[in-house]
Amino acid sequence: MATQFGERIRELRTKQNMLLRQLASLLDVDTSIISKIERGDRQLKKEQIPLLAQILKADIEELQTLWLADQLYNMIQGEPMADEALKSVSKKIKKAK
Amino acid sequence: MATQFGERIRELRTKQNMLLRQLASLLDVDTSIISKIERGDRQLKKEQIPLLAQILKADIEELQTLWLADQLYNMIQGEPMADEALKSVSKKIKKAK
DNA sequence: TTATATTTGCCAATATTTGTCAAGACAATA
DNA sequence: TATTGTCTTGACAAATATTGGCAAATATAA
Repeated sequence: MATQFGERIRELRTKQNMLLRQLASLLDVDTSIISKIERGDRQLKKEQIPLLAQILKADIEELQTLWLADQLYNMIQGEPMADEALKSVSKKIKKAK
Repeated sequence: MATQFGERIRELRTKQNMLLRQLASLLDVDTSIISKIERGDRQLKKEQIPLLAQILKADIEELQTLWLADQLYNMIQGEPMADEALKSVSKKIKKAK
Protein backbone atom coordinates (compact mmCIF):
# COMPACT_ATOMS: atom_id res chain seq x y z
CA MET A 1 0.00 0.00 0.00
CA ALA A 2 1.41 3.36 -1.00
CA THR A 3 1.48 6.17 1.52
CA GLN A 4 1.23 9.90 1.00
CA PHE A 5 4.25 10.31 3.17
CA GLY A 6 6.38 7.83 1.28
CA GLU A 7 5.47 9.25 -2.07
CA ARG A 8 6.35 12.74 -0.93
CA ILE A 9 9.70 11.64 0.41
CA ARG A 10 10.57 9.95 -2.82
CA GLU A 11 9.56 13.04 -4.71
CA LEU A 12 11.71 15.27 -2.56
CA ARG A 13 14.65 12.94 -2.69
CA THR A 14 14.70 12.32 -6.42
CA LYS A 15 14.23 15.99 -7.26
CA GLN A 16 17.46 16.61 -5.43
CA ASN A 17 19.23 13.77 -7.21
CA MET A 18 19.82 12.05 -3.95
CA LEU A 19 20.26 8.28 -3.86
CA LEU A 20 18.55 5.99 -1.41
CA ARG A 21 21.87 5.08 0.12
CA GLN A 22 22.78 8.72 0.57
CA LEU A 23 19.58 9.51 2.37
CA ALA A 24 19.88 6.32 4.36
CA SER A 25 23.38 7.24 5.42
CA LEU A 26 22.31 10.68 6.61
CA LEU A 27 19.44 9.16 8.53
CA ASP A 28 21.76 6.45 9.81
CA VAL A 29 19.66 3.47 8.73
CA ASP A 30 19.99 0.76 6.14
CA THR A 31 19.10 1.60 2.55
CA SER A 32 16.36 -0.97 2.54
CA ILE A 33 14.49 0.88 5.27
CA ILE A 34 14.20 4.00 3.20
CA SER A 35 13.14 2.00 0.21
CA LYS A 36 10.37 0.41 2.20
CA ILE A 37 9.27 3.68 3.71
CA GLU A 38 8.99 5.34 0.34
CA ARG A 39 6.97 2.43 -0.93
CA GLY A 40 4.75 2.37 2.13
CA ASP A 41 5.91 -0.98 3.42
CA ARG A 42 7.23 0.54 6.63
CA GLN A 43 6.57 3.59 8.71
CA LEU A 44 9.20 6.10 9.62
CA LYS A 45 9.57 6.61 13.33
CA LYS A 46 7.90 9.81 14.40
CA GLU A 47 11.04 11.13 16.04
CA GLN A 48 12.90 10.88 12.77
CA ILE A 49 10.66 13.33 10.95
CA PRO A 50 12.51 16.50 11.97
CA LEU A 51 15.88 15.17 10.84
CA LEU A 52 14.39 13.89 7.61
CA ALA A 53 12.77 17.25 6.92
CA GLN A 54 16.07 18.96 7.50
CA ILE A 55 17.94 16.63 5.19
CA LEU A 56 15.39 17.05 2.43
CA LYS A 57 14.97 20.77 3.07
CA ALA A 58 11.29 20.17 3.52
CA ASP A 59 8.69 21.74 5.73
CA ILE A 60 8.52 19.79 8.99
CA GLU A 61 4.85 20.45 9.41
CA GLU A 62 4.04 19.20 5.95
CA LEU A 63 5.79 15.92 6.67
CA GLN A 64 4.23 15.64 10.11
CA THR A 65 0.81 16.10 8.58
CA LEU A 66 1.36 13.50 5.90
CA TRP A 67 2.83 11.08 8.37
CA LEU A 68 -0.02 11.44 10.82
CA ALA A 69 -2.65 11.22 8.09
CA ASP A 70 -1.11 7.93 6.98
CA GLN A 71 -1.30 6.54 10.50
CA LEU A 72 -4.90 7.60 10.89
CA TYR A 73 -5.87 6.22 7.54
CA ASN A 74 -4.20 2.96 8.37
CA MET A 75 -6.21 2.70 11.56
CA ILE A 76 -9.62 3.42 10.13
CA GLN A 77 -9.35 1.80 6.77
CA GLY A 78 -11.66 -1.17 6.58
CA GLU A 79 -13.45 -0.20 9.78
CA PRO A 80 -17.20 -0.09 9.40
CA MET A 81 -17.65 2.88 11.71
CA ALA A 82 -14.72 4.89 10.39
CA ASP A 83 -16.85 7.82 9.38
CA GLU A 84 -18.68 8.16 12.66
CA ALA A 85 -15.49 7.82 14.66
CA LEU A 86 -13.74 10.47 12.60
CA LYS A 87 -16.55 12.91 13.12
CA SER A 88 -16.57 12.26 16.82
CA VAL A 89 -12.86 12.90 17.12
CA SER A 90 -13.00 16.07 15.09
CA LYS A 91 -15.62 17.42 17.42
CA LYS A 92 -13.63 16.51 20.47
CA ILE A 93 -10.52 18.15 19.08
CA LYS A 94 -12.31 21.37 18.32
CA LYS A 95 -13.68 21.55 21.81
CA ALA A 96 -10.26 21.01 23.33
CA LYS A 97 -8.90 24.14 21.71
CA MET B 1 -6.88 9.19 30.93
CA ALA B 2 -10.55 8.32 30.69
CA THR B 3 -11.96 6.96 27.48
CA GLN B 4 -15.40 7.30 25.99
CA PHE B 5 -15.45 3.57 25.47
CA GLY B 6 -14.51 2.73 29.04
CA GLU B 7 -17.02 5.11 30.51
CA ARG B 8 -19.77 3.67 28.37
CA ILE B 9 -18.90 0.14 29.36
CA ARG B 10 -19.00 1.00 33.01
CA GLU B 11 -22.32 2.71 32.52
CA LEU B 12 -23.80 -0.29 30.79
CA ARG B 13 -22.40 -2.71 33.30
CA THR B 14 -23.47 -0.92 36.44
CA LYS B 15 -26.95 -0.22 35.11
CA GLN B 16 -27.37 -3.95 34.87
CA ASN B 17 -26.01 -4.50 38.36
CA MET B 18 -23.19 -6.54 36.99
CA LEU B 19 -19.94 -6.82 38.91
CA LEU B 20 -16.51 -6.47 37.38
CA ARG B 21 -15.77 -10.07 38.10
CA GLN B 22 -18.98 -11.20 36.48
CA LEU B 23 -18.25 -9.33 33.31
CA ALA B 24 -14.64 -10.47 33.45
CA SER B 25 -15.74 -14.05 33.78
CA LEU B 26 -18.00 -13.84 30.76
CA LEU B 27 -15.23 -12.24 28.76
CA ASP B 28 -12.77 -14.78 30.11
CA VAL B 29 -10.20 -12.34 31.43
CA ASP B 30 -9.03 -11.22 34.83
CA THR B 31 -11.12 -8.71 36.74
CA SER B 32 -8.30 -6.20 36.76
CA ILE B 33 -8.32 -6.06 33.00
CA ILE B 34 -11.90 -4.88 32.88
CA SER B 35 -11.23 -2.40 35.62
CA LYS B 36 -8.39 -0.94 33.63
CA ILE B 37 -10.39 -0.84 30.44
CA GLU B 38 -13.25 0.99 32.08
CA ARG B 39 -10.82 3.50 33.52
CA GLY B 40 -9.00 3.94 30.25
CA ASP B 41 -5.74 2.40 31.36
CA ARG B 42 -5.98 -0.37 28.80
CA GLN B 43 -7.60 -0.88 25.47
CA LEU B 44 -9.96 -3.71 24.77
CA LYS B 45 -8.89 -5.84 21.87
CA LYS B 46 -10.90 -5.04 18.80
CA GLU B 47 -12.01 -8.62 18.32
CA GLN B 48 -13.58 -8.66 21.76
CA ILE B 49 -16.06 -5.92 20.98
CA PRO B 50 -18.79 -8.14 19.52
CA LEU B 51 -18.79 -10.47 22.50
CA LEU B 52 -18.76 -7.56 24.92
CA ALA B 53 -21.67 -5.93 23.12
CA GLN B 54 -23.61 -9.15 23.31
CA ILE B 55 -22.95 -9.58 27.02
CA LEU B 56 -23.97 -6.01 27.78
CA LYS B 57 -26.87 -6.09 25.32
CA ALA B 58 -25.38 -3.06 23.65
CA ASP B 59 -25.28 -1.95 20.06
CA ILE B 60 -22.13 -3.32 18.45
CA GLU B 61 -21.79 -0.34 16.18
CA GLU B 62 -22.01 2.08 19.04
CA LEU B 63 -19.17 0.34 20.83
CA GLN B 64 -17.12 0.03 17.66
CA THR B 65 -17.49 3.74 17.09
CA LEU B 66 -16.48 4.66 20.61
CA TRP B 67 -13.58 2.25 20.52
CA LEU B 68 -12.25 3.56 17.25
CA ALA B 69 -12.71 7.17 18.27
CA ASP B 70 -10.61 6.49 21.36
CA GLN B 71 -7.84 5.00 19.28
CA LEU B 72 -7.85 7.93 16.91
CA TYR B 73 -7.90 10.45 19.69
CA ASN B 74 -5.02 8.70 21.34
CA MET B 75 -3.02 8.91 18.15
CA ILE B 76 -3.55 12.58 17.43
CA GLN B 77 -3.67 14.00 20.90
CA GLY B 78 -0.69 16.25 21.44
CA GLU B 79 0.23 16.24 17.78
CA PRO B 80 0.72 19.71 16.39
CA MET B 81 -0.77 18.86 13.01
CA ALA B 82 -3.71 16.86 14.31
CA ASP B 83 -6.28 19.12 12.74
CA GLU B 84 -4.76 19.11 9.30
CA ALA B 85 -4.24 15.39 9.32
CA LEU B 86 -7.83 14.74 10.36
CA LYS B 87 -9.16 16.87 7.57
CA SER B 88 -6.94 15.15 5.07
CA VAL B 89 -8.13 11.73 6.13
CA SER B 90 -11.78 12.72 6.09
CA LYS B 91 -11.38 13.84 2.52
CA LYS B 92 -9.67 10.66 1.51
CA ILE B 93 -12.36 8.55 3.13
CA LYS B 94 -15.14 10.37 1.39
CA LYS B 95 -13.48 9.89 -1.95
CA ALA B 96 -13.07 6.19 -1.36
CA LYS B 97 -16.80 5.69 -1.06
C1' DT C 1 -14.32 -4.98 62.31
C1' DT C 2 -15.51 -8.25 58.31
C1' DA C 3 -16.74 -9.16 53.76
C1' DT C 4 -16.88 -7.84 49.14
C1' DA C 5 -15.59 -4.95 45.20
C1' DT C 6 -12.39 -2.34 42.80
C1' DT C 7 -7.84 -0.47 41.77
C1' DT C 8 -2.93 -0.58 41.21
C1' DG C 9 1.85 -2.12 40.46
C1' DC C 10 4.58 -5.53 38.85
C1' DC C 11 5.98 -9.49 36.13
C1' DA C 12 6.14 -12.89 32.34
C1' DA C 13 4.42 -14.15 27.92
C1' DT C 14 3.22 -12.59 23.49
C1' DA C 15 3.01 -9.69 19.66
C1' DT C 16 4.58 -5.93 16.95
C1' DT C 17 8.01 -2.98 15.18
C1' DT C 18 12.51 -1.92 13.74
C1' DG C 19 16.88 -2.69 11.72
C1' DT C 20 20.46 -5.62 9.31
C1' DC C 21 21.98 -8.62 5.96
C1' DA C 22 22.08 -11.04 1.71
C1' DA C 23 20.14 -12.20 -2.44
C1' DG C 24 17.46 -10.81 -6.39
C1' DA C 25 15.48 -7.62 -10.00
C1' DC C 26 16.24 -4.13 -13.12
C1' DA C 27 18.35 -0.81 -16.20
C1' DA C 28 22.37 1.31 -18.35
C1' DT C 29 26.41 0.46 -20.79
C1' DA C 30 30.93 -1.42 -21.84
C1' DT D 1 27.05 -11.06 -22.72
C1' DA D 2 29.13 -9.44 -18.55
C1' DT D 3 29.59 -5.59 -15.36
C1' DT D 4 28.19 -1.91 -12.59
C1' DG D 5 25.08 0.70 -9.82
C1' DT D 6 20.54 1.37 -7.85
C1' DC D 7 16.66 -0.27 -5.80
C1' DT D 8 13.67 -4.06 -3.86
C1' DT D 9 12.53 -8.04 -1.24
C1' DG D 10 12.48 -11.64 2.26
C1' DA D 11 14.41 -13.88 6.24
C1' DC D 12 16.09 -13.18 10.52
C1' DA D 13 17.37 -10.95 15.13
C1' DA D 14 17.02 -7.19 18.37
C1' DA D 15 14.42 -3.80 20.51
C1' DT D 16 9.67 -2.18 22.05
C1' DA D 17 5.09 -2.39 23.15
C1' DT D 18 1.02 -4.81 24.54
C1' DT D 19 -1.42 -8.17 27.05
C1' DG D 20 -3.09 -10.91 30.81
C1' DG D 21 -2.59 -12.55 35.43
C1' DC D 22 -1.35 -12.31 40.14
C1' DA D 23 -1.22 -10.24 44.56
C1' DA D 24 -1.20 -6.42 47.40
C1' DA D 25 -3.47 -2.06 48.30
C1' DT D 26 -7.48 0.58 48.55
C1' DA D 27 -12.27 1.54 48.69
C1' DT D 28 -17.20 0.51 49.86
C1' DA D 29 -20.86 -1.45 52.53
C1' DA D 30 -22.83 -3.86 56.25
